[in-house]
Amino acid sequence: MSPSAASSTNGHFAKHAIAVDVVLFTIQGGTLKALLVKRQQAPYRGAWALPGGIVEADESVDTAALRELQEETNIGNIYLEQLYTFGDPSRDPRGRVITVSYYALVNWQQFQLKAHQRVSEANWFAVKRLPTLAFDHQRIVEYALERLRNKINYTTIGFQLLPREFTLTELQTAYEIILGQRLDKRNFRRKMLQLGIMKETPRFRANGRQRPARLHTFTEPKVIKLQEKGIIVPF
Amino acid sequence: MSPSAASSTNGHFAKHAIAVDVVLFTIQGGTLKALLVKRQQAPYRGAWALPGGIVEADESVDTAALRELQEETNIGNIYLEQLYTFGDPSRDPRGRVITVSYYALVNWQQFQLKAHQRVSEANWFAVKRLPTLAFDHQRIVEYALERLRNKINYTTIGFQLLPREFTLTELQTAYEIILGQRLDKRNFRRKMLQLGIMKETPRFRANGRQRPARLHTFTEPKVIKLQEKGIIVPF
DNA sequence: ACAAAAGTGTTGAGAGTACACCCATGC
DNA sequence: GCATGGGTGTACTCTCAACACTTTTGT
Repeated sequence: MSPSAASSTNGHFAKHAIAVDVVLFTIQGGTLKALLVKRQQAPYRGAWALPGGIVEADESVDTAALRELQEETNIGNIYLEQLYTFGDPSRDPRGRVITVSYYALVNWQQFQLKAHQRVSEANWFAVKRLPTLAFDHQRIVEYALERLRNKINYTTIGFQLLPREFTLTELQTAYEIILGQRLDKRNFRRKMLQLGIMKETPRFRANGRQRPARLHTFTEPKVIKLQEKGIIVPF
Repeated sequence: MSPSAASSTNGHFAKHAIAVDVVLFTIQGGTLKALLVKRQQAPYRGAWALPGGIVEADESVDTAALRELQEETNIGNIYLEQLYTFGDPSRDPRGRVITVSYYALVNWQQFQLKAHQRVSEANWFAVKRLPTLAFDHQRIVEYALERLRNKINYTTIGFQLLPREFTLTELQTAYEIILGQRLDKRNFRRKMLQLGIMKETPRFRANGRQRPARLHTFTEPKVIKLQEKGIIVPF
């Protein structure tokens, strides 16, 4: 049978709902966190779940994910990438809900929860210590984490977690948190600088009572794929 | 809004259809080919399209893809992987059809089109010279090709295109076809054998009027991820 | 002066890459 | 005996990985 052909021959436009679910990552206080919202309705009422919702009839799935993300946050221009589509008919007890999952990365400093969201209980949780999640959301988070860990090795998505100007130590710390391992400072810096994707600014950040660190900025217009082997060969 | 929550509060189980589309690759006659079927209904009646169809109410999306694949082929146990979900509301002129795309790999020798499929016009086309495709299927094929080219570098999916026993030249040729470039014979063989994922058989294949080639078999139970850098560093 | 993080080079090991000839068979 | 693809080893280059001390600031 050819794709999408059934609708003209029978009543196959069925009672499905298409949802999107977004795993929004950030780094705060030295740990990788994900945003969760507390469900107001059954099923799983009161349980924590990924932000998301139903795709409207006239919007694309990608747009729906973006919209859900902006309903939770104030910032636009967030890095958002489709992950995987979960289509097990029993994943939602109410009926057939197919969900297209996404993950997104934000920089903690420029992030603010919208006022109404604070009321409706949205919260950040350390990815390593998540509460029990509604539906199959645990699995979605695991999948997102795996993708993030892979992709940080051959793309520049890691920069999405940092402010516009950052120190090399902040960059390294972000990589260490995501990969879950320490990296050698000299090797890391050499490799990053060799890539030619960031430049020094004339500014420094005075962090405390130590030597101030040089601020750098990312020079690429957007996330790019590196032809290199990767920052590290993990796992 | 919490995920999938809308259905219990309003009539959001809307008139969507969920389809699956499968890019089935094989190697034949020194070129990479994809299976296409000729559409019997409008829209795009008579145009070539990817095999696929509507997801039934009680089956998972992955199962639907597998079912569509088995409707076209006789063999089970085909490598099948989800690609991407295309959810633009205007991608199907009849209405809202969201498609979850997959790609699959089969070995040409053990492949047979089912009898009824030959009647309904299914055909292999060289990926480099595809006809004009229905819907956004051109884009799906491009996406599948990109994924295949990436993934052959750090997994063992390439073996899915070969018979159970194969010569090293056949393996190399498969890699060359997919990557679109020649590889060094000695380096390729050394690298492949170092991986420790295949073993010699006592058998040889007498190909024509040359020295017969040693047959090898893949020893891993399924497709695995290699911790290595890849067979080649392309692009 | 001392505590704390910033910043900086070199060396050895291993992987990647380039490269050319003999071997076994069928005709 | 010759045409054809099968099969093999080495040298060079480059990247990766390991490793420790000096610098700059605030207190």
